[in-house]
Amino acid sequence: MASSLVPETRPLHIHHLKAACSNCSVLELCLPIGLSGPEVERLDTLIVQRFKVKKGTALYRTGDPLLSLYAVRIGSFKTSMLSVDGREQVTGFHIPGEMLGLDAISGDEHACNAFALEDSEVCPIHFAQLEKLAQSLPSLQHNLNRLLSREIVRDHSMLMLMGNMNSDERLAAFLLNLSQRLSIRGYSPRDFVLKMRREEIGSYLGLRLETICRGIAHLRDQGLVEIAGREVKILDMEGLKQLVAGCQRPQH
Amino acid sequence: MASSLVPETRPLHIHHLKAACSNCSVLELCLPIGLSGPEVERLDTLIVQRFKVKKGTALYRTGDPLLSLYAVRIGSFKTSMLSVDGREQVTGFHIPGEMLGLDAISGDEHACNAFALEDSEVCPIHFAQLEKLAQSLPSLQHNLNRLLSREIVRDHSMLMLMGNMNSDERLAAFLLNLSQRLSIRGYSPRDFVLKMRREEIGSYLGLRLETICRGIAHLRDQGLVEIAGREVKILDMEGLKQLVAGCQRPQH
DNA sequence: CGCACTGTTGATGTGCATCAAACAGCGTGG
DNA sequence: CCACGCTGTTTGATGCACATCAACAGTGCG
Repeated sequence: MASSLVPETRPLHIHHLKAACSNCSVLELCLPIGLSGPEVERLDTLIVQRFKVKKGTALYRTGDPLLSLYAVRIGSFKTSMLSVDGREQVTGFHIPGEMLGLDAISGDEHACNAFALEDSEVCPIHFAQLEKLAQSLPSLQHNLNRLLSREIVRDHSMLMLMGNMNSDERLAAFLLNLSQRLSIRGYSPRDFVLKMRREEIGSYLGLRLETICRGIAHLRDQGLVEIAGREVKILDMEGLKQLVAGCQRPQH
Repeated sequence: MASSLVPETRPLHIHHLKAACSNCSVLELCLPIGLSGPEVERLDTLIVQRFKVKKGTALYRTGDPLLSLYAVRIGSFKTSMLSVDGREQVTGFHIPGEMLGLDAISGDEHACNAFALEDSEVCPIHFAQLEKLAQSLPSLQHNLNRLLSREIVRDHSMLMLMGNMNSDERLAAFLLNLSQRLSIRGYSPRDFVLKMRREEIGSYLGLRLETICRGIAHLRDQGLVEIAGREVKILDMEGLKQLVAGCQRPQH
């Protein structure tokens, strides 16, 4: 996922960075989908200052007031909730083009923590101004509605995974999902790097880190993947898909 | 939840039913929260015809095109997803004042099934028209955003439950959650009726029906509840809360 | 009244958690 | 340079919570 996620055809020159959707490399994956040129320019005005988040630091924490939503531009994040007695539940991993902070809208404060898994960069989108702008840009409003709804669908799939899949199936589903999302971004669906620890994958999938390790060993024994540390190589995409085929929702 | 959910002070005369938010008994719990009188009247125009759904029948099914969102007016529903090999995952239970169909917005078609758990009644809200109206009613748009976001927060809490709680804690959390939602609607948080089967509770909580039965027995043995069939009486609300206190998110 | 559905309880099995130990990678400092 | 500690990963041994299988009781509907 690392720096390899920045398309090489569009090298990053820090001094050229402008906080603008119109020159963003994840333009077609983010809020502006389907907006016209002039419309995107109006959206641009909301983004005061794109900024960096160092690996391991929080973009926001539970209880922080909702100022902005954040589009991941470079890098990756995990979102997590902490229980009273200190257990962490990872609720999602986010790669470039994906939005962070949607769960803060309901209560005007963030309902989870967001940590950078590597040195990353986000576009803050001032929420009050976004709502205002959306009034005059129906397709922007529609995009926001869809974004929120997509998160709900995604969460329901996770509930299905937690309720019905065994550990190997969960791991396979996790790898396939990540592979697909990377693929959309234009990167190899077969070779990628996990930016999170085994423990974080485990929390996300409702398993212990040891179980993740054993799951990896099982998939390797079946010749489906090759995983060394955090380097993933998918050898048999179809085999992986078959493993989870039965326990997933029918493909519309 | 049954018929006891209809306030006795407001008896239901079928021939007086008008499809109107302004005379709806769940007005303050639904989309119109915080809208002014004239604004609610404009929302009213979207609701063509309130209608009934018989127990056990589907309000909509996976793949149905998104025409309307539905506000539950009377009765209760379960939403569920079906896997390829036929396993059901219940993703939610919905009582009056709660909205159905939010997961359909992302793909213009419903992503789950919604079944009536008892004879029920819903207000269909034509979605395309709702989006249109929301353009000129900022507070309506804001309500919709919050509604969507609240569903995301709720789902994240469920993921935490699935990832971190044991069977008794899950059951206690389920009962407390239902109790609170009934309480908001003005009904006793201590005495209510489960409209769903043990198997459906189990699916929702990621457990088997037998485990639900045993969990009920455990809670009863501890003197926390009295459950006979589907009749629930909560004897020790604080005790129940302590049971789940440690494994939940800190209360903002 | 009878039959299908739903709920309860017991006996047994198993998948994953837990506990434990060893190893690899990596930065720090002697 | 290597020794050292720290973090993360892997693998093995054991235990337990929940699933599974099974038998039966209660409920309600045609």
